[in-house]
Amino acid sequence: MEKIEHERAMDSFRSACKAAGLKVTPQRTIIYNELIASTDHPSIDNLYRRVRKLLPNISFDTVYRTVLTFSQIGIASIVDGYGGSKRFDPNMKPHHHFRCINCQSIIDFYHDEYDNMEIPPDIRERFTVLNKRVQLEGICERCVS
Amino acid sequence: MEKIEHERAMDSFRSACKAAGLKVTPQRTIIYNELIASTDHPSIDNLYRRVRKLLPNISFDTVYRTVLTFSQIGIASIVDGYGGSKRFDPNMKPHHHFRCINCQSIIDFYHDEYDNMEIPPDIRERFTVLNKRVQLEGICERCVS
DNA sequence: ATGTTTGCAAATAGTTTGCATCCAG
DNA sequence: CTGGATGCAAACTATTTGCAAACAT
Repeated sequence: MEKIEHERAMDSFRSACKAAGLKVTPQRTIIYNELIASTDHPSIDNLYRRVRKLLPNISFDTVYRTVLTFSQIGIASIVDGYGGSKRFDPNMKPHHHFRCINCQSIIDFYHDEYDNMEIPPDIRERFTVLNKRVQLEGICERCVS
Repeated sequence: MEKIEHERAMDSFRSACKAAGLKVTPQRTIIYNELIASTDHPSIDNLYRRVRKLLPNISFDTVYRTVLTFSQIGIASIVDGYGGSKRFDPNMKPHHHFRCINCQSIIDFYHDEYDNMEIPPDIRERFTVLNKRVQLEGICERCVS
C-alpha cells in the first residue's frame, strides 16, 4: 500500500469512528494501522503480537473487542469463523450461500450463471482450484423487520 | 429430499466410506443420515442433539470427529469456521478469496467479471444483499509439492 | 465532568488429544 | 482376530463477560 493511500485509509478510519460515535483512541488507531498493513487476513492473536510491539501494555481483549468493533462499523470484515462453531453442509452439488449477518442462518441456493463462472487465468495458473462458491451476505427475510 | 434420493445418498455414503477405508458403523450411518436430513447447515452441537434421540449413548466427540471425517473424505463440507479462530480483512473494496485447504492461507484477488455478477432475482426479492464474494478453495502454490 | 474504553480476571464455549474398550470387516 | 472406531476424560484454544480504573471528548 502506498503512503498516500495509507494516510487516506487512516483518515477514513477516523471519520468512521466519529460517525459511529466511537472515540479515536491510540489503541484503536494502532490496531487499525496494523490491520491495514497486514495483507494476510490475520487472526486476532496474530494482530495482538504485532500491536504489542508498538503498545506493549495493550491487553489481548482490547485487540479482540476492537477488531470486532471494526467489523461492526464496517471498516473491516470477518472472513472466516463468523460464528463460534463450525457448521456443516452435506450438499456437495455446486451451490451457493446466502448468510444472514443478523441471525447467522445460511441459505443454499442454485444458480447456473454462478456455477459457470470461469476461474481467472492468473489464479488458475498459480493454484489448484477444487471448489468455487459465491457467498452473499445480507439480511434475511425474517430479520428485516 | 425425496425418499429415493435419500436412499441413493445413503448408498453413496457407504461407498465413500469403503473407498476411504472407513468402517460403516451405526454411529456414522446415523450421523450422516441426520446430516442430510438437515437443511440448515447444523453445528456439531446441533447435530449431536438430534443424533442422541436415536443413539442416546453416543458421545459428543464421536459426532465431532465423525463430521470432520466426513469433510475429509469429501461427503460433507465445512461452510463456516474453517480454522479455530476468526480472521479479519481490512480490505472493504470488492474482492474475492482463494483459500488453501492445506495451509489455510487466504489470498485476495480482484476480478471484474466476478464483481459484476448479477444477484439472482429470487434472492434479491427475498433478501437484502449487502455483500457479494466469490470464494475459491484449493491448494496454493506452496502446498502443491 | 462523564460516559466510553481499557486492562485484568474469570467464566463460558468450542476444539483437540490420549487411552482403554469395543466392534465391523 | 485385529486395526480402526468409540466413549470418556482432560487439556487446550477461542470467545465472552463483569467490573474498576483510566482516558477522550
